[in-house]
Amino acid sequence: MQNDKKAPETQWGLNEIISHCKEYGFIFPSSEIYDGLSAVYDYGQMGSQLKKNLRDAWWKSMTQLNDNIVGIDAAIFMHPTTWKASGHIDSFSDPMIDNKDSNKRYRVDHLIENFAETLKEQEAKELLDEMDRLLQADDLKSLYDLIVKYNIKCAVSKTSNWTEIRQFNLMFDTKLGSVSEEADKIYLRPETAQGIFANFLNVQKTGRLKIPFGIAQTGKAFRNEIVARQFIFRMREFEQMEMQFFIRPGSQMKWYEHWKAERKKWLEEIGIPSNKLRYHNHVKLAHYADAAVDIEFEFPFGWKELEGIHSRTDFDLKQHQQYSKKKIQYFDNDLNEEGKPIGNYIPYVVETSIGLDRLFLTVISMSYEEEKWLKEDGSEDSRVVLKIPAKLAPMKVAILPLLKKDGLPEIAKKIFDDCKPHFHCFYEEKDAIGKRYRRMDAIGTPFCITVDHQTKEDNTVTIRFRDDMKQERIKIDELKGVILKALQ
RNA sequence: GCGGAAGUAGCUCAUUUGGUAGAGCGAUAGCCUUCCAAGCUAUAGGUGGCCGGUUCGAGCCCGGUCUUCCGCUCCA
Repeated sequence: MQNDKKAPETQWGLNEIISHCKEYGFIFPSSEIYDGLSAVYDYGQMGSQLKKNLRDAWWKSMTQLNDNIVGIDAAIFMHPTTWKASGHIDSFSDPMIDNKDSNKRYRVDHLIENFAETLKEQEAKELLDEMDRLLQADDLKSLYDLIVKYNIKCAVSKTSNWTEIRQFNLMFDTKLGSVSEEADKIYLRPETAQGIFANFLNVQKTGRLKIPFGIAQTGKAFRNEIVARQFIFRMREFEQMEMQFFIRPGSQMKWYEHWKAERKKWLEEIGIPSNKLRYHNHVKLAHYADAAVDIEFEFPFGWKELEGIHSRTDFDLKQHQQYSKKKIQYFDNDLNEEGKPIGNYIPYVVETSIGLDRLFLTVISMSYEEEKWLKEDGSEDSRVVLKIPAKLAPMKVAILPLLKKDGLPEIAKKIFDDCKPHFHCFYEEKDAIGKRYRRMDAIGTPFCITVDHQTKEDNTVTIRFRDDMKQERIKIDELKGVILKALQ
Protein backbone atom coordinates (compact mmCIF):
# COMPACT_ATOMS: atom_id res chain seq x y z
CA MET A 1 0.00 0.00 0.00
CA GLN A 2 0.98 3.58 -0.21
CA ASN A 3 2.28 4.00 3.29
CA ASP A 4 5.31 1.87 2.76
CA LYS A 5 8.36 4.00 3.28
CA LYS A 6 10.76 1.14 3.22
CA ALA A 7 14.32 1.56 4.30
CA PRO A 8 16.45 1.66 1.15
CA GLU A 9 18.36 -1.52 1.84
CA THR A 10 15.31 -3.64 2.61
CA GLN A 11 12.27 -4.91 0.77
CA TRP A 12 9.92 -4.55 3.70
CA GLY A 13 8.49 -1.71 5.71
CA LEU A 14 5.99 -0.90 8.38
CA ASN A 15 3.10 -2.60 6.60
CA GLU A 16 4.87 -5.93 6.50
CA ILE A 17 5.68 -5.62 10.18
CA ILE A 18 2.09 -4.76 11.07
CA SER A 19 0.80 -7.76 9.12
CA HIS A 20 3.34 -10.05 10.65
CA CYS A 21 2.52 -8.87 14.16
CA LYS A 22 -1.13 -9.62 13.58
CA GLU A 23 -0.63 -12.92 11.83
CA TYR A 24 1.54 -14.40 14.56
CA GLY A 25 -0.25 -13.14 17.64
CA PHE A 26 1.91 -10.18 18.60
CA ILE A 27 -0.39 -7.22 18.13
CA PHE A 28 -4.05 -6.91 17.15
CA PRO A 29 -6.04 -3.75 16.48
CA SER A 30 -8.21 -3.14 19.52
CA SER A 31 -11.89 -4.06 19.30
CA GLU A 32 -11.37 -5.32 15.79
CA ILE A 33 -14.69 -7.19 15.71
CA TYR A 34 -16.38 -3.80 16.12
CA ASP A 35 -14.33 -2.20 13.35
CA GLY A 36 -11.53 -1.24 15.65
CA LEU A 37 -10.74 1.70 17.85
CA SER A 38 -8.46 4.31 16.42
CA ALA A 39 -4.89 4.28 17.75
CA VAL A 40 -5.52 1.55 20.30
CA TYR A 41 -3.92 -1.87 20.07
CA ASP A 42 -3.99 -5.15 21.97
CA TYR A 43 -1.00 -7.36 22.60
CA GLY A 44 -1.60 -11.01 21.79
CA GLN A 45 -0.15 -14.23 23.12
CA MET A 46 3.32 -13.60 21.70
CA GLY A 47 3.29 -9.83 22.01
CA SER A 48 2.36 -9.70 25.66
CA GLN A 49 5.20 -12.06 26.51
CA LEU A 50 7.73 -10.06 24.51
CA LYS A 51 6.45 -6.88 26.10
CA LYS A 52 6.75 -8.39 29.55
CA ASN A 53 10.29 -9.52 28.80
CA LEU A 54 11.22 -5.98 27.80
CA ARG A 55 9.58 -4.52 30.87
CA ASP A 56 11.33 -7.07 33.10
CA ALA A 57 14.68 -6.33 31.50
CA TRP A 58 14.23 -2.62 32.13
CA TRP A 59 12.99 -3.14 35.67
CA LYS A 60 15.88 -5.40 36.53
CA SER A 61 18.47 -3.06 35.07
CA MET A 62 17.03 -0.15 37.01
CA THR A 63 16.04 -1.52 40.39
CA GLN A 64 18.26 -4.56 40.79
CA LEU A 65 21.48 -3.52 39.13
CA ASN A 66 21.44 -0.01 40.58
CA ASP A 67 21.62 -0.17 44.35
CA ASN A 68 20.31 3.38 44.68
CA ILE A 69 17.17 3.01 42.57
CA VAL A 70 13.90 1.62 43.88
CA GLY A 71 10.65 0.89 42.10
CA ILE A 72 7.06 1.85 42.81
CA ASP A 73 3.67 1.23 41.25
CA ALA A 74 1.48 4.32 41.63
CA ALA A 75 -2.17 4.48 40.67
CA ILE A 76 -3.32 5.77 37.31
CA PHE A 77 -5.85 8.00 39.07
CA MET A 78 -4.37 10.93 40.93
CA HIS A 79 -5.81 13.88 42.74
CA PRO A 80 -6.83 16.47 40.11
CA THR A 81 -4.58 19.11 41.67
CA THR A 82 -1.63 16.97 40.60
CA TRP A 83 -2.19 18.09 37.04
CA LYS A 84 -2.58 21.71 38.04
CA ALA A 85 0.80 21.47 39.72
CA SER A 86 2.46 19.62 36.86
CA GLY A 87 1.24 22.17 34.33
CA HIS A 88 -0.71 19.67 32.26
CA ILE A 89 -4.02 21.42 32.71
CA ASP A 90 -2.77 24.87 31.75
CA SER A 91 0.06 24.19 29.38
CA PHE A 92 -1.39 21.37 27.38
CA SER A 93 -4.95 22.43 26.79
CA ASP A 94 -4.92 24.66 23.80
CA PRO A 95 -7.96 26.25 22.24
CA MET A 96 -7.98 25.52 18.51
CA ILE A 97 -9.78 27.05 15.57
CA ASP A 98 -10.13 25.91 11.96
CA ASN A 99 -10.47 27.95 8.84
CA LYS A 100 -13.31 26.46 6.81
CA ASP A 101 -11.86 27.46 3.45
CA SER A 102 -8.29 26.34 3.81
CA ASN A 103 -8.97 23.64 6.41
CA LYS A 104 -5.95 24.92 8.24
CA ARG A 105 -6.04 24.52 11.99
CA TYR A 106 -4.53 27.07 14.31
CA ARG A 107 -3.87 27.35 17.95
CA VAL A 108 -5.88 30.42 18.88
CA ASP A 109 -3.04 32.06 20.80
CA HIS A 110 -0.66 31.57 17.89
CA LEU A 111 -3.17 32.99 15.45
CA ILE A 112 -3.77 36.11 17.49
CA GLU A 113 -0.10 36.60 18.34
CA ASN A 114 0.86 36.44 14.69
CA PHE A 115 -1.79 38.97 13.87
CA ALA A 116 -0.64 41.25 16.70
CA GLU A 117 2.77 41.51 15.08
CA THR A 118 1.18 43.42 12.23
CA LEU A 119 -0.25 46.00 14.59
CA LYS A 120 1.27 49.06 16.20
CA GLU A 121 2.87 48.47 19.54
CA GLN A 122 0.08 49.95 21.65
CA GLU A 123 -2.68 48.19 19.73
CA ALA A 124 -0.84 44.91 19.85
CA LYS A 125 -0.42 45.14 23.57
CA GLU A 126 -4.12 45.79 24.07
CA LEU A 127 -5.03 42.83 21.94
CA LEU A 128 -2.63 40.45 23.63
CA ASP A 129 -3.67 41.55 27.11
CA GLU A 130 -7.27 40.93 26.20
CA MET A 131 -6.38 37.54 24.74
CA ASP A 132 -4.51 36.55 27.89
CA ARG A 133 -7.42 37.58 30.04
CA LEU A 134 -9.87 35.52 27.99
CA LEU A 135 -7.59 32.51 27.80
CA GLN A 136 -7.22 32.66 31.54
CA ALA A 137 -10.98 32.80 31.93
CA ASP A 138 -11.53 29.99 29.42
CA ASP A 139 -13.93 32.29 27.60
CA LEU A 140 -13.93 30.67 24.18
CA LYS A 141 -16.93 32.61 22.93
CA SER A 142 -15.30 35.98 23.57
CA LEU A 143 -12.05 34.78 22.05
CA TYR A 144 -13.98 33.98 18.91
CA ASP A 145 -15.55 37.43 19.01
CA LEU A 146 -12.10 38.92 19.37
CA ILE A 147 -10.94 37.18 16.21
CA VAL A 148 -14.00 38.44 14.38
CA LYS A 149 -13.65 41.95 15.75
CA TYR A 150 -10.07 42.29 14.50
CA ASN A 151 -11.05 40.54 11.28
CA ILE A 152 -8.13 38.13 11.59
CA LYS A 153 -7.65 36.14 8.43
CA CYS A 154 -6.22 32.78 7.58
CA ALA A 155 -2.75 33.09 6.05
CA VAL A 156 -3.57 30.49 3.42
CA SER A 157 -7.12 31.20 2.32
CA LYS A 158 -7.04 34.91 3.24
CA THR A 159 -10.58 34.55 4.58
CA SER A 160 -12.07 34.85 8.02
CA ASN A 161 -14.48 31.97 7.62
CA TRP A 162 -13.80 30.36 11.00
CA THR A 163 -15.25 27.45 12.88
CA GLU A 164 -16.06 27.76 16.54
CA ILE A 165 -13.17 27.63 18.95
CA ARG A 166 -12.76 24.21 20.46
CA GLN A 167 -10.83 23.28 23.50
CA PHE A 168 -8.31 20.56 22.96
CA ASN A 169 -6.92 18.82 25.97
CA LEU A 170 -4.51 15.98 25.76
CA MET A 171 -5.77 14.45 29.00
CA PHE A 172 -8.70 12.05 29.19
CA ASP A 173 -11.05 12.78 32.04
CA THR A 174 -13.58 10.71 33.90
CA LYS A 175 -15.72 10.95 37.00
CA LEU A 176 -14.76 9.78 40.42
CA GLY A 177 -17.70 8.45 42.38
CA SER A 178 -20.70 6.47 41.28
CA VAL A 179 -23.21 9.33 41.36
CA SER A 180 -22.22 11.48 38.47
CA GLU A 181 -23.87 14.69 39.64
CA GLU A 182 -21.85 14.70 42.79
CA ALA A 183 -18.74 13.46 41.14
CA ASP A 184 -15.51 15.26 40.63
CA LYS A 185 -13.65 15.27 37.39
CA ILE A 186 -10.42 13.32 37.53
CA TYR A 187 -7.91 12.53 34.82
CA LEU A 188 -6.22 9.46 33.48
CA ARG A 189 -2.54 10.22 33.95
CA PRO A 190 -0.75 11.48 30.82
CA GLU A 191 2.61 10.48 32.30
CA THR A 192 3.70 8.23 35.13
CA ALA A 193 6.27 10.70 36.46
CA GLN A 194 3.84 12.59 38.68
CA GLY A 195 3.12 9.43 40.66
CA ILE A 196 6.78 9.38 41.51
CA PHE A 197 6.98 13.04 42.47
CA ALA A 198 3.85 12.82 44.60
CA ASN A 199 5.40 9.90 46.48
CA PHE A 200 8.85 11.43 46.81
CA LEU A 201 8.63 11.91 50.59
CA ASN A 202 6.99 8.53 51.21
CA VAL A 203 9.64 6.63 49.35
CA GLN A 204 12.60 8.67 50.52
CA LYS A 205 11.66 8.44 54.18
CA THR A 206 10.47 4.82 54.33
CA GLY A 207 13.38 3.66 52.22
CA ARG A 208 15.83 5.86 54.16
CA LEU A 209 17.23 6.83 50.79
CA LYS A 210 20.11 9.25 50.42
CA ILE A 211 20.60 11.57 47.51
CA PRO A 212 21.45 10.78 44.81
CA PHE A 213 18.80 8.11 44.35
CA GLY A 214 16.19 7.15 41.81
CA ILE A 215 12.58 5.97 41.73
CA ALA A 216 11.51 3.83 38.81
CA GLN A 217 8.07 2.96 37.59
CA THR A 218 6.38 1.27 34.66
CA GLY A 219 2.75 1.76 33.81
CA LYS A 220 0.02 2.88 31.49
CA ALA A 221 -0.45 6.49 30.52
CA PHE A 222 -3.08 8.11 28.32
CA ARG A 223 -2.96 10.97 25.86
CA ASN A 224 -5.69 12.20 23.63
CA GLU A 225 -3.44 12.74 20.64
CA ILE A 226 -4.89 14.68 17.76
CA VAL A 227 -3.46 12.34 15.22
CA ALA A 228 -2.39 8.89 16.16
CA ARG A 229 -0.59 7.02 13.45
CA GLN A 230 2.33 4.78 12.72
CA PHE A 231 1.06 1.68 14.43
CA ILE A 232 2.03 1.40 18.08
CA PHE A 233 4.47 4.29 17.83
CA ARG A 234 1.85 6.80 18.92
CA MET A 235 -1.10 5.41 20.81
CA ARG A 236 -3.79 6.90 22.99
CA GLU A 237 -3.14 4.30 25.67
CA PHE A 238 0.50 3.37 26.08
CA GLU A 239 3.00 2.20 28.62
CA GLN A 240 5.89 4.19 29.97
CA MET A 241 9.01 3.14 31.80
CA GLU A 242 10.28 6.12 33.70
CA MET A 243 12.95 6.73 36.27
CA GLN A 244 13.30 9.97 38.18
CA PHE A 245 16.76 10.48 39.62
CA PHE A 246 16.91 12.92 42.54
CA ILE A 247 20.10 14.89 42.92
CA ARG A 248 21.73 17.82 44.60
CA PRO A 249 21.06 21.18 42.93
CA GLY A 250 23.95 22.17 40.74
CA SER A 251 24.89 18.60 39.87
CA GLN A 252 22.25 18.26 37.20
CA MET A 253 24.54 18.46 34.19
CA LYS A 254 26.79 15.75 35.56
CA TRP A 255 23.88 13.40 36.08
CA TYR A 256 22.22 14.38 32.86
CA GLU A 257 25.37 13.36 30.99
CA HIS A 258 25.59 10.20 33.09
CA TRP A 259 22.10 8.99 32.25
CA LYS A 260 22.34 10.11 28.67
CA ALA A 261 25.27 7.73 28.26
CA GLU A 262 23.85 4.97 30.49
CA ARG A 263 20.56 4.73 28.67
CA LYS A 264 22.10 4.45 25.22
CA LYS A 265 24.46 1.85 26.59
CA TRP A 266 21.55 -0.15 27.96
CA LEU A 267 19.70 -0.06 24.67
CA GLU A 268 22.81 -1.41 22.98
CA GLU A 269 23.20 -4.07 25.64
CA ILE A 270 19.76 -5.52 25.03
CA GLY A 271 20.73 -5.91 21.39
CA ILE A 272 19.80 -2.77 19.49
CA PRO A 273 22.48 -2.05 16.87
CA SER A 274 24.36 1.11 17.76
CA ASN A 275 24.21 2.39 14.18
CA LYS A 276 20.43 2.45 14.51
CA LEU A 277 20.60 4.73 17.56
CA ARG A 278 21.49 8.39 17.81
CA TYR A 279 21.07 11.39 20.07
CA HIS A 280 18.87 14.30 19.18
CA ASN A 281 19.15 17.41 21.33
CA HIS A 282 16.06 19.44 22.04
CA VAL A 283 16.41 23.03 21.01
CA LYS A 284 13.05 24.13 22.29
CA LEU A 285 12.74 23.04 25.88
CA ALA A 286 9.58 22.18 27.78
CA HIS A 287 8.52 24.49 30.58
CA TYR A 288 10.09 22.26 33.24
CA ALA A 289 13.41 21.36 31.64
CA ASP A 290 16.85 22.96 31.47
CA ALA A 291 18.24 20.29 29.16
CA ALA A 292 16.68 17.52 27.11
CA VAL A 293 17.84 14.92 24.66
CA ASP A 294 16.11 12.13 22.76
CA ILE A 295 17.63 8.82 21.92
CA GLU A 296 16.26 8.10 18.49
CA PHE A 297 15.95 4.80 16.69
CA GLU A 298 15.79 4.37 12.95
CA PHE A 299 12.29 2.98 12.54
CA PRO A 300 10.98 1.81 9.16
CA PHE A 301 9.42 5.28 8.86
CA GLY A 302 12.54 7.19 9.84
CA TRP A 303 14.46 8.38 12.89
CA LYS A 304 12.05 8.86 15.79
CA GLU A 305 12.23 9.30 19.52
CA LEU A 306 12.55 6.14 21.53
CA GLU A 307 13.68 7.47 24.90
CA GLY A 308 13.99 10.93 26.41
CA ILE A 309 16.44 12.14 29.03
CA HIS A 310 15.36 15.39 30.65
CA SER A 311 16.90 17.56 33.27
CA ARG A 312 13.70 18.63 35.01
CA THR A 313 15.34 20.91 37.60
CA ASP A 314 13.34 21.23 40.83
CA PHE A 315 10.27 22.29 38.88
CA ASP A 316 8.01 19.36 39.73
CA LEU A 317 8.78 19.01 43.42
CA LYS A 318 8.60 22.76 43.85
CA GLN A 319 5.23 22.84 42.17
CA HIS A 320 3.89 20.02 44.34
CA GLN A 321 5.25 21.73 47.42
CA GLN A 322 3.39 24.87 46.46
CA TYR A 323 0.10 23.22 45.54
CA SER A 324 0.05 20.69 48.38
CA LYS A 325 1.39 23.12 50.97
CA LYS A 326 3.60 20.30 52.23
CA LYS A 327 7.27 20.87 52.58
CA ILE A 328 9.03 18.66 50.06
CA GLN A 329 12.66 18.88 51.01
CA TYR A 330 15.64 16.73 51.64
CA PHE A 331 18.14 17.25 54.43
CA ASP A 332 21.61 16.60 53.11
CA ASN A 333 24.04 15.54 55.81
CA ASP A 334 27.08 15.65 53.59
CA LEU A 335 29.53 18.31 54.59
CA ASN A 336 30.28 21.37 52.53
CA GLU A 337 33.64 23.17 52.25
CA GLU A 338 33.12 24.74 55.63
CA GLY A 339 32.62 21.36 57.26
CA LYS A 340 28.94 21.90 57.90
CA PRO A 341 25.99 19.84 56.60
CA ILE A 342 24.71 21.05 53.28
CA GLY A 343 21.21 21.15 54.78
CA ASN A 344 17.74 21.40 53.31
CA TYR A 345 16.93 21.74 49.65
CA ILE A 346 14.41 20.69 47.06
CA PRO A 347 16.18 18.04 44.99
CA TYR A 348 16.77 18.45 41.31
CA VAL A 349 15.64 15.71 38.96
CA VAL A 350 17.03 13.98 35.92
CA GLU A 351 14.41 11.87 34.19
CA THR A 352 14.78 8.93 31.86
CA SER A 353 11.58 8.07 30.05
CA ILE A 354 11.13 5.36 27.48
CA GLY A 355 7.96 4.14 25.81
CA LEU A 356 7.57 0.41 26.28
CA ASP A 357 5.49 0.16 23.13
CA ARG A 358 8.12 2.06 21.19
CA LEU A 359 10.79 -0.24 22.54
CA PHE A 360 8.63 -3.17 21.43
CA LEU A 361 8.35 -1.69 17.95
CA THR A 362 12.09 -1.08 17.95
CA VAL A 363 12.84 -4.71 18.74
CA ILE A 364 10.37 -5.98 16.15
CA SER A 365 11.69 -3.56 13.53
CA MET A 366 15.29 -4.54 13.99
CA SER A 367 14.46 -8.26 14.19
CA TYR A 368 12.21 -8.66 11.17
CA GLU A 369 13.84 -10.14 8.08
CA GLU A 370 12.65 -11.73 4.89
CA GLU A 371 15.33 -14.08 3.63
CA LYS A 372 15.66 -15.73 0.26
CA TRP A 373 18.23 -18.22 -0.99
CA LEU A 374 18.72 -20.98 -3.52
CA LYS A 375 18.45 -24.59 -2.50
CA GLU A 376 20.84 -27.26 -3.76
CA ASP A 377 18.47 -28.24 -6.53
CA GLY A 378 18.40 -24.63 -7.73
CA SER A 379 14.90 -23.79 -6.56
CA GLU A 380 14.26 -20.77 -4.42
CA ASP A 381 13.60 -20.99 -0.72
CA SER A 382 12.62 -18.26 1.68
CA ARG A 383 11.54 -17.51 5.19
CA VAL A 384 10.38 -14.70 7.41
CA VAL A 385 12.33 -14.64 10.63
CA LEU A 386 12.29 -12.50 13.75
CA LYS A 387 15.85 -12.35 14.98
CA ILE A 388 14.86 -11.22 18.44
CA PRO A 389 17.72 -11.39 20.93
CA ALA A 390 17.34 -14.74 22.68
CA LYS A 391 16.91 -13.33 26.16
CA LEU A 392 14.00 -11.16 24.96
CA ALA A 393 12.28 -13.72 22.73
CA PRO A 394 8.75 -14.62 23.83
CA MET A 395 9.24 -18.32 23.13
CA LYS A 396 12.68 -19.69 23.95
CA VAL A 397 12.68 -23.27 22.76
CA ALA A 398 10.62 -25.55 20.56
CA ILE A 399 10.75 -29.30 21.24
CA LEU A 400 9.98 -31.22 18.07
CA PRO A 401 9.88 -34.94 17.36
CA LEU A 402 11.17 -35.48 13.85
CA LEU A 403 8.37 -37.93 13.15
CA LYS A 404 5.09 -38.57 14.84
CA LYS A 405 5.87 -42.25 15.43
CA ASP A 406 8.46 -44.73 16.63
CA GLY A 407 8.30 -43.36 20.15
CA LEU A 408 9.85 -40.02 19.24
CA PRO A 409 6.90 -37.93 20.55
CA GLU A 410 7.19 -39.63 23.93
CA ILE A 411 10.86 -38.73 24.27
CA ALA A 412 10.17 -35.18 23.10
CA LYS A 413 7.35 -34.70 25.58
CA LYS A 414 9.62 -35.85 28.37
CA ILE A 415 12.19 -33.23 27.38
CA PHE A 416 9.41 -30.66 27.12
CA ASP A 417 8.26 -31.37 30.67
CA ASP A 418 11.82 -31.19 31.95
CA CYS A 419 12.48 -27.83 30.31
CA LYS A 420 9.11 -26.18 30.98
CA PRO A 421 9.94 -24.90 34.46
CA HIS A 422 13.12 -23.21 33.27
CA PHE A 423 12.13 -21.37 30.11
CA HIS A 424 9.16 -20.93 27.80
CA CYS A 425 8.85 -24.03 25.62
CA PHE A 426 6.67 -25.03 22.73
CA TYR A 427 5.87 -28.58 21.69
CA GLU A 428 4.64 -29.55 18.24
CA GLU A 429 4.49 -32.77 16.27
CA LYS A 430 2.31 -31.79 13.33
CA ASP A 431 3.57 -31.24 9.77
CA ALA A 432 6.98 -31.71 8.22
CA ILE A 433 9.93 -30.65 10.33
CA GLY A 434 10.88 -27.84 7.94
CA LYS A 435 7.46 -26.31 8.23
CA ARG A 436 7.68 -26.35 12.01
CA TYR A 437 11.09 -24.67 11.86
CA ARG A 438 9.58 -21.94 9.70
CA ARG A 439 6.76 -21.34 12.14
CA MET A 440 9.27 -20.99 14.96
CA ASP A 441 11.35 -18.58 12.87
CA ALA A 442 8.28 -16.45 12.34
CA ILE A 443 7.71 -15.93 16.07
CA GLY A 444 11.41 -15.57 16.81
CA THR A 445 12.05 -18.78 18.77
CA PRO A 446 15.86 -18.90 18.99
CA PHE A 447 16.27 -22.66 19.52
CA CYS A 448 14.62 -25.77 18.13
CA ILE A 449 15.31 -29.13 19.73
CA THR A 450 14.62 -32.08 17.44
CA VAL A 451 14.30 -35.68 18.61
CA ASP A 452 15.22 -38.25 15.92
CA HIS A 453 16.01 -41.95 15.77
CA GLN A 454 19.56 -41.46 16.88
CA THR A 455 18.17 -40.06 20.11
CA LYS A 456 16.98 -43.52 21.01
CA GLU A 457 20.48 -44.90 20.57
CA ASP A 458 22.68 -42.35 22.31
CA ASN A 459 20.41 -39.85 24.13
CA THR A 460 21.40 -36.93 21.94
CA VAL A 461 19.21 -34.42 20.14
CA THR A 462 19.87 -31.71 17.60
CA ILE A 463 19.71 -28.06 18.53
CA ARG A 464 18.92 -25.81 15.61
CA PHE A 465 19.78 -22.13 15.75
CA ARG A 466 17.27 -19.68 14.38
CA ASP A 467 19.62 -17.08 12.94
CA ASP A 468 21.84 -19.28 10.76
CA MET A 469 19.73 -22.46 10.70
CA LYS A 470 22.80 -24.47 11.68
CA GLN A 471 22.45 -27.54 13.84
CA GLU A 472 24.51 -29.24 16.49
CA ARG A 473 24.04 -32.52 18.24
CA ILE A 474 24.10 -32.39 22.00
CA LYS A 475 23.34 -34.71 24.90
CA ILE A 476 19.89 -34.42 26.42
CA ASP A 477 21.51 -34.03 29.83
CA GLU A 478 23.37 -30.94 28.69
CA LEU A 479 20.38 -29.32 27.05
CA LYS A 480 19.12 -27.16 29.89
CA GLY A 481 22.58 -25.87 30.71
CA VAL A 482 23.37 -24.96 27.12
CA ILE A 483 20.11 -23.10 26.65
CA LEU A 484 20.17 -21.31 30.00
CA LYS A 485 23.67 -20.12 29.20
CA ALA A 486 22.55 -18.83 25.82
CA LEU A 487 19.70 -16.93 27.43
CA GLN A 488 21.89 -14.95 29.81
C1' G B 1 -11.04 17.58 12.26
C1' C B 2 -10.52 18.60 6.67
C1' G B 3 -9.26 16.58 1.69
C1' G B 4 -8.08 12.02 -1.27
C1' A B 5 -8.12 6.50 -1.76
C1' A B 6 -9.81 1.87 -0.15
C1' G B 7 -13.00 -2.00 2.58
C1' U B 8 -15.04 -9.61 -0.90
C1' A B 9 -12.92 -16.27 3.70
C1' G B 10 -7.22 -15.76 8.90
C1' C B 11 -3.83 -13.69 4.54
C1' U B 12 -3.23 -12.28 -0.94
C1' C B 13 -6.71 -11.64 -4.53
C1' A B 14 -10.56 -13.06 -8.53
C1' U B 15 -15.80 -12.85 -10.02
C1' U B 16 -14.82 -7.79 -17.46
C1' U B 17 -21.74 -3.97 -19.14
C1' G B 18 -26.34 -5.97 -11.96
C1' G B 19 -28.69 -12.52 -12.27
C1' U B 20 -28.30 -15.26 -5.05
C1' A B 21 -19.30 -15.75 -4.54
C1' G B 22 -14.34 -18.68 -6.19
C1' A B 23 -8.84 -19.75 -6.06
C1' G B 24 -4.04 -19.99 -3.84
C1' C B 25 -1.77 -19.80 0.75
C1' G B 26 -3.03 -20.55 5.82
C1' A B 27 -5.93 -23.49 9.57
C1' U B 28 -8.03 -28.22 11.45
C1' A B 29 -8.26 -33.87 11.18
C1' G B 30 -5.95 -37.91 8.89
C1' C B 31 -2.24 -40.37 5.48
C1' C B 32 2.86 -40.31 3.77
C1' U B 33 7.66 -38.93 5.34
C1' U B 34 14.67 -40.09 9.50
C1' C B 35 16.11 -32.71 9.34
C1' C B 36 14.56 -27.07 6.93
C1' A B 37 7.69 -24.01 3.65
C1' A B 38 4.56 -25.14 -1.13
C1' G B 39 3.31 -34.69 -1.51
C1' C B 40 -2.05 -36.95 -0.80
C1' U B 41 -7.27 -36.93 1.25
C1' A B 42 -11.09 -34.66 3.84
C1' U B 43 -13.23 -30.60 6.69
C1' A B 44 -14.18 -25.88 8.52
C1' G B 45 -14.48 -20.69 7.31
C1' G B 46 -18.01 -15.22 3.86
C1' U B 47 -25.95 -12.34 5.39
C1' G B 48 -19.20 -9.22 -0.01
C1' G B 49 -17.67 -3.19 6.45
C1' C B 50 -22.66 -1.48 8.08
C1' C B 51 -27.62 0.97 6.95
C1' G B 52 -30.85 2.55 3.32
C1' G B 53 -32.38 3.50 -1.93
C1' U B 54 -33.03 2.22 -7.35
C1' U B 55 -34.35 -2.66 -9.65
C1' C B 56 -38.11 -8.55 -10.88
C1' G B 57 -33.05 -9.10 -9.03
C1' A B 58 -26.94 -5.56 -6.31
C1' G B 59 -20.51 -7.47 -4.13
C1' C B 60 -21.13 -4.70 -8.71
C1' C B 61 -25.42 1.58 -9.58
C1' C B 62 -26.86 5.80 -5.91
C1' G B 63 -26.94 8.07 -0.82
C1' G B 64 -25.45 7.87 4.15
C1' U B 65 -22.37 5.84 7.86
C1' C B 66 -18.13 3.28 10.10
C1' U B 67 -13.14 1.80 9.73
C1' U B 68 -8.29 1.82 7.60
C1' C B 69 -4.44 4.12 4.66
C1' C B 70 -2.17 8.79 2.43
C1' G B 71 -1.66 14.32 2.84
C1' C B 72 -2.51 18.63 6.18
C1' U B 73 -3.24 20.49 11.32
C1' C B 74 -0.95 19.14 16.75
C1' C B 75 2.76 16.72 19.49
C1' A B 76 5.63 18.02 26.75
